[in-house]
Amino acid sequence: MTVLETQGFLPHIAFDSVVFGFSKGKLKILLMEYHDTGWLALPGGFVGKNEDLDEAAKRGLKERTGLDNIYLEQFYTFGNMARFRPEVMQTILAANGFHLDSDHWMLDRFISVSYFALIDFEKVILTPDELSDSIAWYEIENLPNLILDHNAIVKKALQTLKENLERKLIGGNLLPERFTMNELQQVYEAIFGQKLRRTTFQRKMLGLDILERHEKLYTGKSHKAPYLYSFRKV
Amino acid sequence: MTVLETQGFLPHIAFDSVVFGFSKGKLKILLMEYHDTGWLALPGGFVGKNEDLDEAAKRGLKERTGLDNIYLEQFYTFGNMARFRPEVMQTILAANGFHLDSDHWMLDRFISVSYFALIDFEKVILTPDELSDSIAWYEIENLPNLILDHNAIVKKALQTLKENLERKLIGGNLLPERFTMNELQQVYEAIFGQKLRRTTFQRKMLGLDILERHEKLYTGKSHKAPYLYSFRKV
DNA sequence: TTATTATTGTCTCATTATGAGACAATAGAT
DNA sequence: ATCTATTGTCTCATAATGAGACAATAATAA
Repeated sequence: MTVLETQGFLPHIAFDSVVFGFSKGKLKILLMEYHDTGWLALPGGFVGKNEDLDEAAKRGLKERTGLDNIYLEQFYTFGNMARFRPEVMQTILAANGFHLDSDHWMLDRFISVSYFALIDFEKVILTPDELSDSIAWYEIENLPNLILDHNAIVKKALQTLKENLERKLIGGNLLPERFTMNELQQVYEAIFGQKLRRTTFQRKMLGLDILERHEKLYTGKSHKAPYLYSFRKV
Repeated sequence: MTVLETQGFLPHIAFDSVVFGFSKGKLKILLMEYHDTGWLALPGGFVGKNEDLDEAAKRGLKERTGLDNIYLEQFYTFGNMARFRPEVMQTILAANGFHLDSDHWMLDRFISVSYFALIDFEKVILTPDELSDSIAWYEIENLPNLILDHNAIVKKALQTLKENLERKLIGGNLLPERFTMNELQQVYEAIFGQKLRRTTFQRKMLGLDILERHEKLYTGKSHKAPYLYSFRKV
């Protein structure tokens, strides 16, 4: 049964997720590419008639990334009329061989409840949905054009992430369990979009008393080996 | 034409507003009391089929408070199954003489896109809606039980307000155009829920270079008269 | 083995921000 | 003229941050 045949979703309500990952010093997000059209969009979906809104977002992420227990935060609901462009969805569906009546629920107006997720880049197993050719990582600094208002959604997600980063100390969710101080600093720099002072950053992070120091990491480079750290549990 | 006869709203989508005002040193919000039931709820409404989500929230506020140009911020969308309790709305409507079929759109599941507003307490002209006996101010520190998850909505609104207060300097929206430093401090204290140091607060506010100093305010009290301030435009 | 290089962890010192209070100025009451 | 409560501005101690110095060290080159 395809999503189109299902009668089990709430009309007019969708969710979209801005999934952040960090790799090679760059902040990236996941984008789907729809069949034939080449159009890019945020991963998202619909809400089951008997499903919690948050559960729907978690389910969607699990389907695309294979991950459970993701750091996930709802940040805004987009509901302007300007985002109602039924021809966009119609084109995407037509490229998949579906030709719907114009009163079909999927061609109706939708509001998008939007979430952002922070995940460990290395752990993801990407899986496209039935309408997409691919799902892949794109650098946040150099995003292509996305369908509808998805560029604005990403912009707001990044803004929210910036504002929350220090207060909530969530940056570590983008790294593996153990990481070096330099890696953590790179995450902060990528999100804030600016260089930070090494010694000040180290002093502040250690002073927060949230990091646990482990063994050194010998990378084979000819210089002093950095310690590995993890975030203190509870 | 009552809201019940209207076919012009999106199903499943509502908005609710936490309207903050400040008076006599206390932070307060607006609550509606439904006919007969005595039940209390946040002011809210539905979204027109051709209406922007934000516009719907503004329209609702205009109807209840008479105010335009309100500081209004969307902060969260509540969409758990637990908030789907059709008997609540049915009881409210029954108390107003409406007896709807159980498949009526108003008895369906709703998600609530929630906003908070900051307004000048003195400027409001309160107007109940067609299902309510009254709309009135209630102290945030001593709220009664509200229907559904509205207590949780208020809690989240207050939390968001706290988190945004310093970064966005929005506290002045709760005061009239001109105010004393002491009044501004009381607003901050009411929102943070704790006393602040007078001299430090004054120094910080003046140091931000966002206040304009005007004439003194002579209240008739036997002590030095404070200056009036306003927020610098642009 | 020893010198070299790049990076790390920690220290110092200057600058800025904040906490806590002192104190003179002053509007009205006594 | 004196008193009281509050305001605006200072001062000084303490804490946080900016900016850099410097020794430690892991691998490489000599």
